[in-house]
Order: sequence, then structure tokens, then C-alpha cells
Amino acid sequence: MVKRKAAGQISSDEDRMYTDIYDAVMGHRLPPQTKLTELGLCEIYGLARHSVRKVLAQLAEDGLVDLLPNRGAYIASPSPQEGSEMFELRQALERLVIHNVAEQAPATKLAHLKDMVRHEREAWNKGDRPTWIRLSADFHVELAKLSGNALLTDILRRLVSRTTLLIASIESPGQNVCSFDDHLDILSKLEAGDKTGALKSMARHLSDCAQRSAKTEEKRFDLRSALMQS
Amino acid sequence: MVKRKAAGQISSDEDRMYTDIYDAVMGHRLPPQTKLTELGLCEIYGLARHSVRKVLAQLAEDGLVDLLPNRGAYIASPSPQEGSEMFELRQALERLVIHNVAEQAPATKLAHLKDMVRHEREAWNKGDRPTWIRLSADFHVELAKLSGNALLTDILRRLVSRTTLLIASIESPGQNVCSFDDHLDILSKLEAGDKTGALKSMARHLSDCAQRSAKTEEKRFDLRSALMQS
DNA sequence: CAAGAAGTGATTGTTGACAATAATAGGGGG
DNA sequence: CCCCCTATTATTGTCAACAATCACTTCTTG
Repeated sequence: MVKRKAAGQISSDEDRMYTDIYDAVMGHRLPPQTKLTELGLCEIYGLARHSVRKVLAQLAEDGLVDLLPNRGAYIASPSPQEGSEMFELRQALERLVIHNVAEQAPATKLAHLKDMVRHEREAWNKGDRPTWIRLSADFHVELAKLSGNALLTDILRRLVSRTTLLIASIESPGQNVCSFDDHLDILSKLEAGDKTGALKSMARHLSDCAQRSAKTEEKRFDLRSALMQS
Repeated sequence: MVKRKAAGQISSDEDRMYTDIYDAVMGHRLPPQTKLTELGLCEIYGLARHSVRKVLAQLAEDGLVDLLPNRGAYIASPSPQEGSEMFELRQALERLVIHNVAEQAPATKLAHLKDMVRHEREAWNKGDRPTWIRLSADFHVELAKLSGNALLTDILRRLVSRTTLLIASIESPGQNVCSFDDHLDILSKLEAGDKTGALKSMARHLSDCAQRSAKTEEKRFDLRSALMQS
């Protein structure tokens, strides 16, 4: 469950709308550039327009939707440029995460993460893609929590959402983009007290993800240019 | 001037309110924990309450005010814990900034920054503390812009605001907390192509700032405990 | 006299109506 | 036949009144 800061109380319906859209985006039932009309969401969730706008603002803040003035809310579609910026940032931030966890976090806390990876694998095996994608993202956020830096966790949480949105738009279901094997590898390095190894594993993991998403975006671009010629 | 993303158009009055409060906080004319009542701000800026609430939400998003449900908006007062978290993050992010600027940015772009530092020194010499603090913060943001990573710039901008708020609450006007000498040092290292040196200068600069703010916060705490005994 | 409870005033949160803007469809001129 | 201009419709942005909540004063009671 995604936590948000106190900014006017949050009704349970608003919370539901947020997570619904989040899940729908991650399961790419809501493809990028889909328009979300306020009135439509009002009817679906029985909320006042004001509340809908509040949730949309939160989604925009987390980078999941783009809010165009006088034109409405659209599911975000990160450009390749933004994609590489995200991963560059994540490299810097998750390096700090690993550093702090390796230095400070007790090994007992890592058990929780191992459970998560187990569930990740289960979801993958069952073909439950939305759950898998969500857990795959949560792994990085939960790891960040162990760093003890709340600010870092919050920023990384948003960044992971955006990254996941990027990945969710990839249409190759056979390819696993953010492997639980990698996650398990990072965990075992941390358990063994091998900080340098953990740093390397994380760096490679992120670099792999970045490359994969960049490649598929390139493919998408080629496809478009191919259509242009016809 | 602080740029914000498109999220419903921004009237010039709303913009003015944002920058006014920003400046007032930085010049510590608005000390932490000061309450900002909506109606008061409405009268001052001739805005509707709705607009005021929108700006307050933005300020909260940037970490300058705390928004307590049903209790109103208060100028934020970062705890020592948050303070150290901020600087830890800035160390990681600004290392990335320096790295990118050293690798990519053309030296000609650095001229602009040199001008800024000049103005910084002027403001300091004139005793214009608000302007100095603002320029001192802007230096880091403008440097981040040269990194070419818009996401990084945006995150760092908020972080710098929060840091500056922390620093602004320090009551020793004689002490310069974020020296332009340091800024100049970083610039010259970058100009000379000395990436390692620039990284070190930046790291030391931030570490100095962190230490100073931590020290004064400790002092404040002592003062409070002293009052408790009376 | 102190502590707690109820009432009052001030402040925030929400709802619905109105205004402004952008997307769409239809018609006239080139 | 295509393009541009205008009218209509749909959607977003803003405003003002209403409801809920909180802070404070006053009154009662042990």
C-alpha cells in the first residue's frame, strides 16, 4: 500500500481510486496517454469532482499522470530521455540505499524482504502480472525503508512508480524486466555482509533494466518510422 | 525564480504569493511553526480561498510548510533528523550533478554561474541577507540544470529549499553558512577540468553546511532544556 | 482552587453552481 | 474537393455558500 503525506484527510474512496489507477497502469490496462475525465471518475467512485481532482493531483505528483492545463489528465508516457534520467537517478539513490542498509540495518530485517521476493516468484509463476509488477517495485521501496532515511524512501518510491510505468508499457510478456533473481542476489550479498558485492549487483540490476527498457523503446520508434513510409 | 510544473494554470498573484512566502521564510521574517491562515492570505493577495489553498499545497509539496489536516498550514521546522537526511541525499545527488557537468557541460555555460556567485558576494557585502540566501540556493539549482537531467534538477530544487529553510532558522548572522567562496572553488575546479577535485570540494562544502546546521540545532536544544529547568 | 465539560467563535474541508477554455461539428468560400 | 471560419458541446477552472472540525472561554463540580 502506498503511503502519502498528510495533506487534507484522505477518504477511503479516494484511496481506492488512487490504488485502482495505480494497479491499472501497472497492469497496463490503462495504456499511456489514456485520458481520464473528471466526470467519468466521479461516477465510477461516487466522489465529488473536487476529490477526484485532489487524487489526480497526487497521481500527477507521483509522475503517473500528466496534468495539462485546461486539457485534463492523461496517463503519463515517459520519453526515452526521461527514462534514462530516471535510471541515472536511481543508480545514485539506490547506491546510497545499499550503503546505508549494509552499514546500519540488522540482518533480521532482511527476512521480510526475502518473503517479498518469494511472493514475487509465486506471482510470476502464476502469471499474475499486475501483482508481480507491484511486488517487483515494492522490493526497492521496502529496501529503501531499511536505509532509515524517510526522505530518500519517499523520493525513491515516486521514482520507482515512474520507472514501473515505463516498464509496464513494454509489450514483451515473455521477457522478465526486473527479475526476482536479481533481487535475491542483492539480498544474499547483503546478508553475507558483502557491501561491495551488493553495490555491484544493484548497479548491474538497474543497468540491465535501463538497457531493456531503452531497447524496447527504440523498437517502438522503429515501428513508427516504418509505418510512416507506407 | 522558481519554476513549477503545469498543474492548473498559475495566476500571477498565486505566483507572487508563493515567492513572497518563499522569500519571507528564507529571510526568516516568517519563523518556523508560524501559522498561515487561509483567510489572512486571501485578504493580503486578493485571492479566492481556493487559490490560496492551491499555493499552500505547492508549498507543502516543496517542504516549506507543513499541512496539518483540519488545523491549517504552518511554516515547516525540520528536525535535526530530517536535516541530516537532507544532506545525506544532497551528497548523493550533487555528486551526480558534478559528475555529469564535468563530463558533458560546456565550459561556456559556467560563465553564467560565475555571474551568480558575483551577485551572491555583492548581496552579502550589502548585508542583503534574503537575496544572498536565495542566490546561494539558486547556485546549486542552476548547477544541477547543467547536468542535463531535468528530474534531478527538480528533486534537488526542492531539497535545496528545505535545506535553506533549515539554515534560515540559524540565528547567527555573522556566520556565513553556505559560502560563495566554496561555490567559486567548485566552479574553478570544474573549469580546470578537475572532476575529482570538484567532487571533493562539493562533498566538503555540503559536509560543512551539514555540520554547521547540526551544531546550531544542538545549541537550540540546549537552550530549550535550559529553560525547562527554570 | 483545580479539573473537566459544554458552549461559542474561528478556521478548515466539502459541495454544488457558474465562468472560461478547449475539442468538435457544421457551413461557407476559395 | 479541401481549407478555414463559426457555432455548439463537452470539459476544466474558479467562486461562493454550507458543513464539519478545532481552539478557546466560561461554567460547573469535586
